[in-house]
Amino acid sequence: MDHNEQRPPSQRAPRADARQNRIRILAAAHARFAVDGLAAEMDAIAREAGVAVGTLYHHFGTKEALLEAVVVDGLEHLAAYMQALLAEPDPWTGVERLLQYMAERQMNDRAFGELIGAQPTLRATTTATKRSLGPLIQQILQRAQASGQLRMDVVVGDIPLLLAGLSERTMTPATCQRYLDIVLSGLRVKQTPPAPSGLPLIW
Amino acid sequence: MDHNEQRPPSQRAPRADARQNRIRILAAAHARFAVDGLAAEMDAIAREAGVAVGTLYHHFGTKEALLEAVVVDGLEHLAAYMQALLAEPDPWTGVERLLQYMAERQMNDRAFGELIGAQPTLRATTTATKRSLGPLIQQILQRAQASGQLRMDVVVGDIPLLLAGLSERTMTPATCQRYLDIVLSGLRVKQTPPAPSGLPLIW
DNA sequence: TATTATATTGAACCATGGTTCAATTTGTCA
DNA sequence: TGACAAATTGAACCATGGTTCAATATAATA
Repeated sequence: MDHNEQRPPSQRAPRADARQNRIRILAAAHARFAVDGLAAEMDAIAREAGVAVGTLYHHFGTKEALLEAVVVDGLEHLAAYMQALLAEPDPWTGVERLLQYMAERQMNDRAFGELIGAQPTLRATTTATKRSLGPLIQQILQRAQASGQLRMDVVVGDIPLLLAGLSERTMTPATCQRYLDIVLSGLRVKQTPPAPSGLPLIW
Repeated sequence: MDHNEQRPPSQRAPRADARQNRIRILAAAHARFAVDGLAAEMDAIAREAGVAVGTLYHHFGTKEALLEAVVVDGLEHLAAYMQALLAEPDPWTGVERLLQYMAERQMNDRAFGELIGAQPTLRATTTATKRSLGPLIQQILQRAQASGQLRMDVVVGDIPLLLAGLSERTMTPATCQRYLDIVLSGLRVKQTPPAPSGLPLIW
């Protein structure tokens, strides 16, 4: 509060051990959140990272912040995958793959599943995720709608809802498959307009 | 442990105030569980019932037992409604109404929604519910399958999963309707076999 | 190597919420 | 109306789990 403590936005390079620990913590947190969901305990994460709890709080100020760091960390992969889906020749395939991917992700990462469902909890994290992924999902959906394959009334927010059933439970691959099958079938526009072959489909 | 404490299965009639309180508690518990879900606090229930916490534990030994009492309490209505659905002329209507009813119930009663989803938690309550409702749901489904309207691969356990998205969130009636629409559409068998009119449909 | 800012430690703190139980009140019945 | 079992009370107990912080250790730099 005295001297000339004008911190130029970037301080000093973090210490080597600190950098290592940060990585270890993120890995451990990811693992524990995946298995235990949002209920994962800070002590457990610390133990798995080979570090004391205090260190978690030194790096990330709070449990929620740690969670957010983990989530944001994995966000790029997700975004990249969705970007790729936009390049799919068949728009409907994009929708299929999108749901399949989210489903798989939910099965492997409990916290992920719990996050995309809940609305008001953990404002920050949820917001960050939705901000980042929402527009991409929207494009995927719109493309499939424009091609007449996806119900016109579906909106981005429907996707997490429809996938909620896959969270927090153990289910056989068969059950999971059937679930996706049903939802996808429900999302798809029913009768492809009886198009007597020979005429252009849309106009 | 001494004297002749052979309790003939029925003891003595419960006291009048106790009977009143039991009712008040059940009502309060129902209300709080509906609003706060399984996280409803015993103190809050007691307060709402105009009673001390200890009384809750006198009547029901534990929070889980209280929850179960509340659930079992409402089970008859549910069972009765489902029974009625079996009398529906059109089997598919039975499925529609079943989902609609469960959905509505989930929207109005948070604990209900949380219960039908979770698998290993609260073994007793969950078991009781499923024991009682499972067979009925199964009949409704089988009837619709026999009539060729419902996907043949659907099993009882799929229904809670498919409805999970409606739990723990606030959603507009429109969204809820769309959700049900999608799921029901996904459950329904696609093309009614193109049956050139004049021939019997099934054989 | 001496110095110091940066990191780490983990026991202790605290809030939450289910549960207990000795003291007290109250319904019931002779 | 006594007398006693049944019922109620609510403060205290306890476990859980996130968070703090003074003491300590360590990497970086001169």
